[in-house]
Amino acid sequence: MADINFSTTASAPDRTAAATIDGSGPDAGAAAAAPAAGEPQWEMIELLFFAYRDFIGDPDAILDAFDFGRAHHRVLHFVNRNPGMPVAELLNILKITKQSLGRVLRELIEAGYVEQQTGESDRRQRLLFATARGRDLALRLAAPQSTRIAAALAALGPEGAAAAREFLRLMINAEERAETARFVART
Amino acid sequence: MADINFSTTASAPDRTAAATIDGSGPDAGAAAAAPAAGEPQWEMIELLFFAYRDFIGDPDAILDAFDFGRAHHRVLHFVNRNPGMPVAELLNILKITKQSLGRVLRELIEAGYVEQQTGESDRRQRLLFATARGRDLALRLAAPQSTRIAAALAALGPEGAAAAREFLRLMINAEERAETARFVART
DNA sequence: AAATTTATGTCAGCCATATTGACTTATTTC
DNA sequence: GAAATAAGTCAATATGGCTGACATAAATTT
Repeated sequence: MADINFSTTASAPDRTAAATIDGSGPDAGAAAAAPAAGEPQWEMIELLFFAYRDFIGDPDAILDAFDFGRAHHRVLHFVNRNPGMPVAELLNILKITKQSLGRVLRELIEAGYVEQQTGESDRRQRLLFATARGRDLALRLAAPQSTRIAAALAALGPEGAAAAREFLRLMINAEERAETARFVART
Repeated sequence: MADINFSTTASAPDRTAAATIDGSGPDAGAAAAAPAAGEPQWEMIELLFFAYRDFIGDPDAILDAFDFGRAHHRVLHFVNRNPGMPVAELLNILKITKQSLGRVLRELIEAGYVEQQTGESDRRQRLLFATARGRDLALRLAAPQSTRIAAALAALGPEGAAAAREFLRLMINAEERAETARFVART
């Protein structure tokens, strides 16, 4: 799941702050008074948590039927969207170690969803490709998520949809927006 | 949850082939032509993945310093936001088993971040409360996420911010929108 | 009052995902 | 030729989650 986790840095001694949690709170707005600057964005934090929880829940039943888990989904997704991606790049996107990738990738290859090809310019590389079967599964996993997203965007209208997309883009670490955009805006 | 997941079990979809990224940049904002009805929403799927990945990455360093993990964060968050919540309700929100909750909750209680009180009307219940220390930590974990969100919303303006919030609300399973709204709009 | 159900907790074992560290094999680069 | 890089593997460990089986106390039903 997803966490509402947050994180920053530090360690820190204690704070004493206290604040509002119990009932009275800062905002109190019902539907949503916008939090004042510096106030915790409880509403958005929880909406992100619940939205993501349901979003990622969509493909689970499908994965179960294939004896795959979310890790397989992630790998298949990015390999499918980036044909010929070398292993190192996949590790970089997923931000996991190659040991972690190992089992999952092996299973996907053994089951015929992903293929490897030795790189032409650099024969040390093992370039990854989704097979026809892999593309199929990737599409199938994306289908319920796409339906969910399309319904939400349609309800918002074109301007609202653009705002939602921009919001997500701005939530990505600034340093990585350019790089992730390469993947994202590919269609 | 996250899938393009994050969390444990499920994952995300993928992109399909295509290659090359055009390089066009980062911002591009709107960018990608909206997918036709029924087409995979690759762009939004990936934006959600990256946005959530960075969003939940924020608190990890803080948690490390306390020897807590994301599971502790989730529990502390919801207990803090819902003082007096019985265990069963927490399980329902997190959608995990009581066995899974067990260790995490025990550690939070032993370390003095969460307290239990026997319910008055139903003495079988153990109502959960964040201690002053727990409220502190919850705020501290929320801080970097709130900063991230506030910056994105500020860049969008009031209308865009409202659209972003509505988008997330619409992404939640329809049957659960009402229930989650109780938590969310609480401040 | 007895029987049953509910709320919570706990023991035990297992699985999936991910980590760190050490090392190997090709292959490319210096 | 030496060093660096891309990939893969072995081993041990951590985390978070799960199922099943029980136990206890308190509320509800009968």
